[in-house]
Amino acid sequence: MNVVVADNRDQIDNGQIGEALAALADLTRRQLLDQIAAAGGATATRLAGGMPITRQAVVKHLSVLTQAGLVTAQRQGREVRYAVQPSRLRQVEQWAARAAEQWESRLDAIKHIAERE
Amino acid sequence: MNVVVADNRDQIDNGQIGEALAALADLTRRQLLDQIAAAGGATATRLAGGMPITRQAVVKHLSVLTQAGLVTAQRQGREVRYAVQPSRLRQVEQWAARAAEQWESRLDAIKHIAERE
DNA sequence: CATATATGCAACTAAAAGGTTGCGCGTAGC
DNA sequence: GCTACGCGCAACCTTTTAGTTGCATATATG
Repeated sequence: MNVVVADNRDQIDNGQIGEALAALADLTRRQLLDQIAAAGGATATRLAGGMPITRQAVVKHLSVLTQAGLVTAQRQGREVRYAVQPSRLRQVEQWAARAAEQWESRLDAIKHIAERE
Repeated sequence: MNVVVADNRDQIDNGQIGEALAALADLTRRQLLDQIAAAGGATATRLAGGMPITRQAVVKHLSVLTQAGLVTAQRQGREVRYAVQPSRLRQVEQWAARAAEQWESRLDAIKHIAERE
């Protein structure tokens, strides 16, 4: 049956999934994540330099991303460096995989019942 | 290097990913998807019966989900039956997987550079 | 020390999102 | 043919969200 046994540490609750999905739903935030990942970490001021929005707007986005667990913030002197957090994205991936499996097996079951007639 | 070769049909553009993620971000919509999947298809009126919101609100959610490609609508006489669309959810899963891989390999590269000092 | 740079906090605005009510219309079914 | 049921459309309300501006605070650095 090819079952993948997942670790309990990978479990994520409904509220956290909602936060992560909402954070990822915004195009600007996805672009920020790309930039941070590509640069291997960045500050709000730096990120704002490459976008058509103010630093304050970027800061708000970063706070949403931090709350969602998709980035971490670390203070270094007078600046705050943000880094991407792949584990949370992996949890989103697994949530989607599990849901898709459920949908598929349910549809398969329905189809088999229909064929039996 | 264990590369997974994906089919082009699985590709999804940035706009569609945004729509799908936004659709999935709402708790009520995730619950609706659960209900539809579990019942193997359902109508707006039926779904509204099991939730503390009006049929109209449910209809709006279903239209968002349809637009995002997560459900399909099919008219049967005077009622409209909605069914889940696992393929779109799989595309979300793969999008997350690809992004996570990028993030991880970038962080790995940074770490190796740091260790070389 | 003085200045420049990066962040933090608060108030405000405009648009989008989730939800409601009311009503008109097609389709089943007795 | 009449009635009931499910659906579609439109107007309206309220809260959230993305963004702005203005100012205060902390830390480098010449």
